[in-house]
Amino acid sequence: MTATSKSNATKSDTNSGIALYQRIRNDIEGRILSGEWPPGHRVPFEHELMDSYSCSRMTVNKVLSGLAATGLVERRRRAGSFVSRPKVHSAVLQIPDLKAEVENRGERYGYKLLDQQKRAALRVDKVRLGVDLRTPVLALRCRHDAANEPFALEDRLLNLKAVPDALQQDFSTLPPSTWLVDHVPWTEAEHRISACNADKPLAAVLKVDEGTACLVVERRTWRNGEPITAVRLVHPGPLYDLMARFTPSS
Amino acid sequence: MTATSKSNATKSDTNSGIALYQRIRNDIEGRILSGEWPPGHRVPFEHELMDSYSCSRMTVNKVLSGLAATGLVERRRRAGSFVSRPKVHSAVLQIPDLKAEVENRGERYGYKLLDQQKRAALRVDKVRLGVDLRTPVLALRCRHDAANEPFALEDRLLNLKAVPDALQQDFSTLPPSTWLVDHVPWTEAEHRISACNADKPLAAVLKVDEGTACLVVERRTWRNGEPITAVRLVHPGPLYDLMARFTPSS
DNA sequence: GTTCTCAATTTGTCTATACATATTAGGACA
DNA sequence: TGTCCTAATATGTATAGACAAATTGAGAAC
Repeated sequence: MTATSKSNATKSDTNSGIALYQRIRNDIEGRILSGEWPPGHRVPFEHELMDSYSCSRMTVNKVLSGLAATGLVERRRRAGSFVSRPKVHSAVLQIPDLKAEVENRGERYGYKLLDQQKRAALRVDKVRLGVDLRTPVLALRCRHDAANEPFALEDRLLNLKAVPDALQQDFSTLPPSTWLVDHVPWTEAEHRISACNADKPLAAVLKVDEGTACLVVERRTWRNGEPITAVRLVHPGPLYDLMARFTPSS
Repeated sequence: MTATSKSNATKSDTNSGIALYQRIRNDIEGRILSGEWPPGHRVPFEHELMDSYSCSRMTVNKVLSGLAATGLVERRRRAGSFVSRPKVHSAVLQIPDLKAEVENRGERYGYKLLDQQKRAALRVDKVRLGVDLRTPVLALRCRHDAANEPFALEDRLLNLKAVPDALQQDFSTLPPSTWLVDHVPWTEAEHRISACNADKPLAAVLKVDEGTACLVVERRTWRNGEPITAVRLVHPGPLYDLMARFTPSS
């Protein structure tokens, strides 16, 4: 029956420029995001979609698999596909290079290396970075400025065993984050975001009053389980906003 | 030649439990994430992968399309597929329901509605939520507790034009975020994360000293451009960590 | 030397089919 | 009534082939 009803349904059958796969996907996503198909609702079976769109199963399978990959639907054998009920609000957190971020705001970016120290890992480094004691590490402290005002204090620890090239770099002019983004791939990252009151030394570096609320972003990255770097960025609170934007259709 | 070399390559040919598609994907992802194939490197052509894995083009196409969808490679007709160079550190930010989050830490969750007010949108509501003046809105203030200690102050604005059902809900027992997650789909969200010093009233509600650094998470959600809700969550700084984890293989 | 055209190459999409696998509804049987 | 088995069903994975679309390289024409 499918064969007769679809006749010679080539690709350009009722083609309005976009791929059939995309049209089906847009239709289904639209119904889900509009609320027409609420969480828990059963999406039509593959064979039903085959009939409505007069196409083969592989095409609708690609659509549904794709929606399942992005988490918009859940699929269960024998049961069907169901609009998933989102358990968490998940969002894509964009953590750009600080230089790019500052310039994106249309402000002048400044950078100053405050301290650089190569050492064998101490106990605190072991805890922070997750490397063995005495592994060579590079500790960096630097300040990022926006419009000639302190914008962030960066406190970074680099695992030289994983990234020996870091020793050849001149971090007095090149921010370590910029170099890392371009040269060191990672497979896993963890972020912690919290708030703290500026103590006296921190307040001095950031040129704010003691006790000012600051936003703290800590990031650790690994490559296949091996620690790469741990960084702590402290921003004067009122100046800084982390922004995350999410569109599920991505 | 492919036909003879692959002989009867059924699905269970050298199958070690996982799908061939997954094995190919893991192999390629591994090479990219290990740095063996740096950004800009050309991934083998589909026909080359067909030969190495003795499989059909659809199978390797699914792998490469999937990698392109997650942004790990970029594909250009006639040219091939290339490892993309990541522009920003992006991470998946999990923003769970507070109740789930507290219970996930093994602490007792408590909730108290402090104030509820239905009103026609004022000018401040217009700015915060993006609705027209005099649109009906619901303003909620509530406190979330963890282990009998204040954990977050929630200050929420709901667009009743988009979510009229909210009026039927009893938010004195059901936290609005829990109800929204289950009943109201959204298509776009924006998050701002910052730090502030607790002023006197805030310090009183959260039972901390005046001036304590607090973490502020502001979220606005839309459905197809129509504002749904704007919420501001203030957490006593030392108590709260936002956690984001990222594995590109997702 | 420059421009134009055409053919080769690679990805994009789709079809029709096949068998595997998980799950469940319902019937056989105790 | 309760339990086990079986058959039906829907998804998961894979194949071989086909044509479309974009891009590029090389040769032809000027």
